[in-house]
Amino acid sequence: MRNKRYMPLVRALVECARSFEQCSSAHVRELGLTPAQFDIIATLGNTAGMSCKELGEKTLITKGTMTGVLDRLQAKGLLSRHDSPEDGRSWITKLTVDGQALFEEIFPRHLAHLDPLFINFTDSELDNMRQQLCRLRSAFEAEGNAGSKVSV
Amino acid sequence: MRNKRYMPLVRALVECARSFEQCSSAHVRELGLTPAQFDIIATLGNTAGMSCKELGEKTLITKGTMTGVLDRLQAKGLLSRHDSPEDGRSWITKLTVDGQALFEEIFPRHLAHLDPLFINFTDSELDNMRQQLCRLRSAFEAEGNAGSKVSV
DNA sequence: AAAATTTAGTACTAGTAAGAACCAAATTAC
DNA sequence: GTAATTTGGTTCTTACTAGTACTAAATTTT
Repeated sequence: MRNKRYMPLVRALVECARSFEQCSSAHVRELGLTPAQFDIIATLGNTAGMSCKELGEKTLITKGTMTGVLDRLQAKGLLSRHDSPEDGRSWITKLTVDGQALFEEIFPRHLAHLDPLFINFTDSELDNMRQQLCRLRSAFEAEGNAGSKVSV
Repeated sequence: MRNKRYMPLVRALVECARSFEQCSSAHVRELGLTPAQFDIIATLGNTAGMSCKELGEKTLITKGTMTGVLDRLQAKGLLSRHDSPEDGRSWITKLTVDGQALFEEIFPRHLAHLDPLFINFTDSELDNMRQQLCRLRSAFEAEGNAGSKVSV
């Protein structure tokens, strides 16, 4: 495993992402939410609500998990579900007054917690990294979805 | 969230790592193991065995989870636990003959599955990315562990 | 318009993640 | 050398992930 030329990068990638999620989610838990729950609150904050499907696309939480996460948020009184006027299978999920209030309280605090992580990076450094990560990801997606279609 | 200068990078990082893990773990599951189980098998392969603690450090699986993962591998007959001669609290965990055979069968196949993901990247490109990710990770670790100690 | 297919969301399974409490062996303190 | 603390591993709880199967509404087909 370690003798492959790409393994050091893979390890750095996975550890870096994990380290960020650790940083972020430890703080989120202090605020009383799980990472997935925070993700939903942050996505629904300042919106008129949206469907499960839309939530799933924006948060990367799969639909099987979504039901449970929404259930728990609803049980906490932070979120409500309403019939969709357009689609009888679908719900409009939105924050309650309490949910919106919680969003307004903890969201800025969370950003304030993340800000200092990046103070030593310039905008262009961040953007360079982003571009490279996107290129890498494209390679993963191309191979993941197709058999051996490498050069899209 | 999206208006912060670092959010596009964070999103790219998390999605890239997730995309890789998706690629890797989908294939691992086809081979009949979960990602965590494969991680253990890959770590123990071609070794004389090691303690839970050591396994935890190499695989990033926490000790609470470790017990269950090892239990399931043991139940499959792939792994055995032996008293440690030096430490009465500790076990030496090692692959059985079956476990080692499985390792030798699926490990190269898994690498063969990963190889094509990286064919469009040169060694120096991979190394550049690795360095940047390490720098980023250092920033996360510094902040995660200390209060606001940024320039370690 | 009825039949076939797709799609949104839920239910259920096995396994993993993170954290707290716990036990016993090992180390350190005194 | 006994007491206090640390450490390796297990257990337990809550929540999340991935995948499959399922229900019912929507869309497409014909």
